[in-house]
Amino acid sequence: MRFSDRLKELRIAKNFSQRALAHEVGANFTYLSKIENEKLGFADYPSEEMICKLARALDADVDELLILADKIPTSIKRRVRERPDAFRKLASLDDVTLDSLMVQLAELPAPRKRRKPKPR
Amino acid sequence: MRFSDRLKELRIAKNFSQRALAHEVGANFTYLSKIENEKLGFADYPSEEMICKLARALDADVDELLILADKIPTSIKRRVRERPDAFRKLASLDDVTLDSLMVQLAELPAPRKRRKPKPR
DNA sequence: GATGTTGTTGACAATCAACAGCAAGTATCC
DNA sequence: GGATACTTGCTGTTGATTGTCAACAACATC
Repeated sequence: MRFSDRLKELRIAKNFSQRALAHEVGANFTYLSKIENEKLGFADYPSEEMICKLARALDADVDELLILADKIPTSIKRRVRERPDAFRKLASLDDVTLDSLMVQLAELPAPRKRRKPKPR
Repeated sequence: MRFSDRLKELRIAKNFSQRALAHEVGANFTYLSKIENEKLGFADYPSEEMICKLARALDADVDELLILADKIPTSIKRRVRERPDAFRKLASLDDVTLDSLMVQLAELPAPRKRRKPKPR
């Protein structure tokens, strides 16, 4: 599914007109139309900030929209910055190894709380 | 270590003058000077594209420089786009769990092609 | 001590991406 | 046949990134 279609879907589901949604996120309704029709002159997708605003206004999953827009979810960004070496390692894993990690994590008893971010 | 210092270090190690390196990456030498002295008017670091060019010209590790510049390494970006769900899960892990995964991965012989070993 | 090389810094210009906003259209539905 | 919602081409604005120019300091070498 494409970003444009998903956005429209979410908007319709909320019974928002383009104008109403545009007002919610402080954007121009013609800009939203261009997004939904993939008629943005330059980029393929709106900015990350705009996507976040749209997600909030639509009660949608920010990360899902970011991924559809070929951007890196902010939650992942933050964690990669905190633990760059770990994620470089994880990114180097092949699909099979990654899958086995997923299985293993799914079997983990209780989701523990994350540690405090390292100090400065 | 800061990005600016690392860049200078790499440049000196290659016996490049700022002017020579600037020519290699198609940039202006005064701009490089500003980067090395953290005198960029707005941003703290140059663009991702510029960092990639610098890394290539210096035979350096792109990802290392990107991390120093507080950006997401391209290798990680690519993998996150390929396996967004896996990385969303991984990003939600706390430091302790992440550490234990690292230990486990360090014990793995090589990127394997056979069957996964039984967990625990 | 003139000259050449390198680096530093400030002020300003150029470029481009993101978005605004208008205007004139289409489509639909009542 | 309004009223409403959407589309689209065009132009404009703003901010971030980089280019360009000019002046200057530090230093080596001749």
